Amino acid sequence: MGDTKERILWTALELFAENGYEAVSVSDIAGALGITKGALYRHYRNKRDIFDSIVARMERRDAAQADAGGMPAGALVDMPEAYRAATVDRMVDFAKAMFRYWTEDPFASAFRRMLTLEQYRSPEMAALYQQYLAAGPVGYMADLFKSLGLPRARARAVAFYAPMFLLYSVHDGAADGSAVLSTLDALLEDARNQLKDMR
Amino acid sequence: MGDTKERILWTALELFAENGYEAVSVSDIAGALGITKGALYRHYRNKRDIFDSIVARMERRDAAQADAGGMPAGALVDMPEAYRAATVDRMVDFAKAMFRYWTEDPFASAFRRMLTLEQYRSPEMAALYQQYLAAGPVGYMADLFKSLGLPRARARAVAFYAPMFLLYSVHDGAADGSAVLSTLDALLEDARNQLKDMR
DNA sequence: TTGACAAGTAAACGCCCGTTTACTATAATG
DNA sequence: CATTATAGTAAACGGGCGTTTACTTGTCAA
Repeated sequence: MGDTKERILWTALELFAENGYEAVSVSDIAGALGITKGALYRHYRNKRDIFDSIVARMERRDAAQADAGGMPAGALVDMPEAYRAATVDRMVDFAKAMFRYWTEDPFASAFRRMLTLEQYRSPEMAALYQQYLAAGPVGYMADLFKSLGLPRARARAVAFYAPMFLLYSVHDGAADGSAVLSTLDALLEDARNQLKDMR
Repeated sequence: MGDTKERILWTALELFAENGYEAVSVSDIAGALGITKGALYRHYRNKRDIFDSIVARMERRDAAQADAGGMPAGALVDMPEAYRAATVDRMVDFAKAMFRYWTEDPFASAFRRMLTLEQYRSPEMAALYQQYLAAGPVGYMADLFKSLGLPRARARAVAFYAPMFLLYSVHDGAADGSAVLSTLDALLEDARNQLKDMR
């Protein structure tokens, strides 16, 4: 059955997210699953293979989510004025969904924390971290603001995305996650009104 | 001489900041300094002792900096209107100095990255991370906004601090740090004007 | 000049690492 | 029913881990 292979992936991800790749031993993973490490090597070539499989899985998930709920992928230039408000609404809703995804979805949450711990270890990890969580979202939103014809698109994108990014960390350290969520809600509603009232 | 002990501290900090505590071996630290690990144990009781010394050092530095350039430590309630503008100015300047400190000061920058990598490993590390970089600064700035009599102090604090926090990460992954700094400058000037024009 | 001490080396300690090997059940297939 | 594959165990492999030990320098005060 492919079930054990899947359980190894999830268990390893959880341990990597808490301790970092190097700090987690193959015995730790096997032990948490109640199997021996020999059994683990029936399913994965080596320890690195588990990590790579996690990253590949996230890439598949991300592609699926982008297709599904996603935002327009660009080329909103010369968009009719009438649609601007609708686009702003979609941006704000998308941002809320994005926050819940990275904090509440078990895989995405653990993956985010894992990347956070690995971001300085190699250029590859740095690129992944930036792409998923830092410069990537900022650039994406800057493109959106630019396509809406707004000036200072990059600064606006930073101001829009930054609270989400900060609240990821606050959420991780908070006993009550719902308070964090309502803080974000208030800020995003501010942004929604601000962007709509803009000429 | 206490020079070797000091060099061990800095080298270990740099390695911890890049790879995380567990991923760095005592041999790595000694090797980077061109000494044997036996020599290292003349200066520190064990590996953990090096880490603890780094944290203690940061605590001393932080206390010193807070005394020196710092902001008023609270109790600004019923502050005369005339001083509000001055306080806002000091807040913005303080924020800029804070950002430069955590990105450009070698010790603070490395310490910030090290904490980022260790934040999920124990409640103690989580508390340190929150205190220095996440909930701590937010709470501090929320108190300031509250003492200025502004409503929605916490949301305001998040909006004010979040860009700095995001740009720490963008800065870490950026080839050109000065572009990041000018983005932050623009945002903080916005905040300065916005806060001053507020009734 | 001698003795004490501080700083460093080299090697060994036991332990755990990631990985491989030999072997054992279990279950599906011809 | 015999066979073949799958999933697992237990033990061993070489190597690196954090730490300790025994020994060698250099420095400097008595």
